Amino acid sequence: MGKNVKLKDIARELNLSKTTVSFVLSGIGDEKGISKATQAKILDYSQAINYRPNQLAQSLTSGITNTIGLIVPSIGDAFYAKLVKEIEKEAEKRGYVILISSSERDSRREMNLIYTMRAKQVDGLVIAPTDNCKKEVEKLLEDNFPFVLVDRICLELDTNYVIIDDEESSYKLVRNLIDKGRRKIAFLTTDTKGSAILNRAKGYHRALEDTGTKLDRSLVKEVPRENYSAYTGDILRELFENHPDIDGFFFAAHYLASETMLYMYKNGMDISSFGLATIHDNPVVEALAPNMSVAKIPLDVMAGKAVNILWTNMKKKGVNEMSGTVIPAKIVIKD
Amino acid sequence: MGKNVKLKDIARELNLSKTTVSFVLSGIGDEKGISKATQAKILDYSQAINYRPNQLAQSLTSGITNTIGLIVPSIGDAFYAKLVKEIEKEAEKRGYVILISSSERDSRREMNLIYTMRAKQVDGLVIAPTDNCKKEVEKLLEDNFPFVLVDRICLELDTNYVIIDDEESSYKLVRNLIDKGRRKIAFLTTDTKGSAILNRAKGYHRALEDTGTKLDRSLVKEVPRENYSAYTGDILRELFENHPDIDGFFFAAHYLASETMLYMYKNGMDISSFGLATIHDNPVVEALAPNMSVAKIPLDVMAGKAVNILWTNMKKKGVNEMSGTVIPAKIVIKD
DNA sequence: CCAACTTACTAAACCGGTTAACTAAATATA
DNA sequence: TATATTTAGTTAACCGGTTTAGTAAGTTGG
Repeated sequence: MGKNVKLKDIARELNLSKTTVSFVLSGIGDEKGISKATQAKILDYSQAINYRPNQLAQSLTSGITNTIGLIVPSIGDAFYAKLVKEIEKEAEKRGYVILISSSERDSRREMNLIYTMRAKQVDGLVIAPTDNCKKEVEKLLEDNFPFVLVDRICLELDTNYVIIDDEESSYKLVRNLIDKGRRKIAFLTTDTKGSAILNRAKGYHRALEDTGTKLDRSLVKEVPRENYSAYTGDILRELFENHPDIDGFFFAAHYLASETMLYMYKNGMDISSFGLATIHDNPVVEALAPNMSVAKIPLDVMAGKAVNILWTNMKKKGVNEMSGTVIPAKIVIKD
Repeated sequence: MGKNVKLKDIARELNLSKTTVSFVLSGIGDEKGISKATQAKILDYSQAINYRPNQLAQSLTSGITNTIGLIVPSIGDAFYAKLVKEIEKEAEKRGYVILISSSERDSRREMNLIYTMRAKQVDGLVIAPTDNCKKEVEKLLEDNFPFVLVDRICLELDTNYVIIDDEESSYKLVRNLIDKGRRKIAFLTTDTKGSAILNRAKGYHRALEDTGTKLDRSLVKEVPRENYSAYTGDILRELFENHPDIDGFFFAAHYLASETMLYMYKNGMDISSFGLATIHDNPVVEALAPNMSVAKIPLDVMAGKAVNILWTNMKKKGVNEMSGTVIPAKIVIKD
């Protein structure tokens, strides 16, 4: 790589001072009273040698890196990949670039990532937090560092966040199944204890209560989040054995829905005979279960709001007023 | 945010010089002859006030940011999301963090991204290049900047790269279909002209030639990459109308395979009656077409090799010997 | 008892930019 | 003609670390 040209080199070459060159290249040449002739000379030469300012040096003085840190549970997951894409898009609009990492749902890792990113002086953080996020997020609050949580929140803490109305959406979906005459609705959820999952369970419970349907705990199954694919088969088999008359399913997550659809498809079951509903879907669900009602998480809206909140927080360096935003999921009822 | 503690603050507080503090915190206290007592004092105090060195400043002097730039066509795409995940994993092993951006298959954007990332002083770049990558990649070569291409290469340029054996894999897949007695094998590809796509077409052609099968141009369909989903239906309809006796398909990309499977499934066609093969698959293909042969792209291997090549390139700052690696896709034949 | 050597640090330059404060020369004003 | 103002720059400090070269005080050897 070698000889990257610096401001000093340009200055020496043109018999000018670093200051003059810096003024011109920063676009404040007129303002600083640099003659048109000199400006042209500087611009031409910089162009010719393909000068590229070192942003590290610039950031060191300005205190701004134009970089946002983004931490998600797993970038390999199609859902988070879409979220990342939208956040990248929004960030780019405002001139930010994204430093990304996966927490792998491990709060220790999450803490380290936050540390690393802050060391790299990111201007702000967007985090889809782990279940045990309290400690590291608390530190961000203490330091009054700009950040916003997305998709899930950190219980007990007053932070910026953008999430969907998990409980309400779940309520509506389950309520709809019951209203359509379904009586034995199984609930597949995960063993994680994040805010989103907990609220989805609440929605399920409330819909049962409101309709006077008795909660049958044996219809509620917690699939281990790690390696869920390996467990779903056995869990479903057991479920169908104990309850051959199940007539509906509510899924707390898209991957549980698709796993179940695959199971039914492979076992020759009639998917269309069930009342089905899920929080967010995926291509497999769309393909196999046109009759699945869905609460679609509007990732573009979520990303837009999140980056916006973060942006205002980064601008006013003063006190942070926390802004919690709950956006409605897009409910699509199918029959 | 406010009062980030600096080296100077620690030095003042402990009545020591910046130098001493820096030595100790860099772990070279012994080497530099700083007394144990002083070292302990510095370490304790830094810990207590939660000192966090500013990596911008460190990088400015060292010339190293421990950051890798990663540019993919689209991070929202499940395939690239997986690739990103693997690259992140490999990078992390070596202490690197990832700056990510999507080129959106636009070489202008790609050029700007490369510029931005170099301005931010990334130590190296991993790029899944656009079809028109020549200009920007040439500049990287000129500047002897460390980078490696993945998934696709830049035609006519001698660079580092890691790709799969597109032609050979395609050949094997198509050859297998023919050997199993398929005679009218349609080829669905895209209108893009990247290296991967071109080589997959070559494989298809060569398999036909070697088996004395006549190439029927009307069996080859280029689906527009942008908004492919909107076009596939019409293209397939036309294909089946003109060739009711099609008995096989070879897909140049997983999304073409899944779109076609969805079409067949929705139209009640018997998927199992066709001979099917694709380069890489996805969950929908797996679900609907257990009889589809696949050349799986080993993203973990690809990422591992790529980061490794990049890493050695970043270490030896000298001349770059370009290392092109072609890894075999994992061929899975199904019936 | 003085030179030589250790020990335990420090001053200042540097990385590559930005910026506040200053100046020399040219022109305008009184 | 002497002074004020404008024009077109420059000097040097700074951002927050690292690093080279150096030094003061204490210890050892002859």
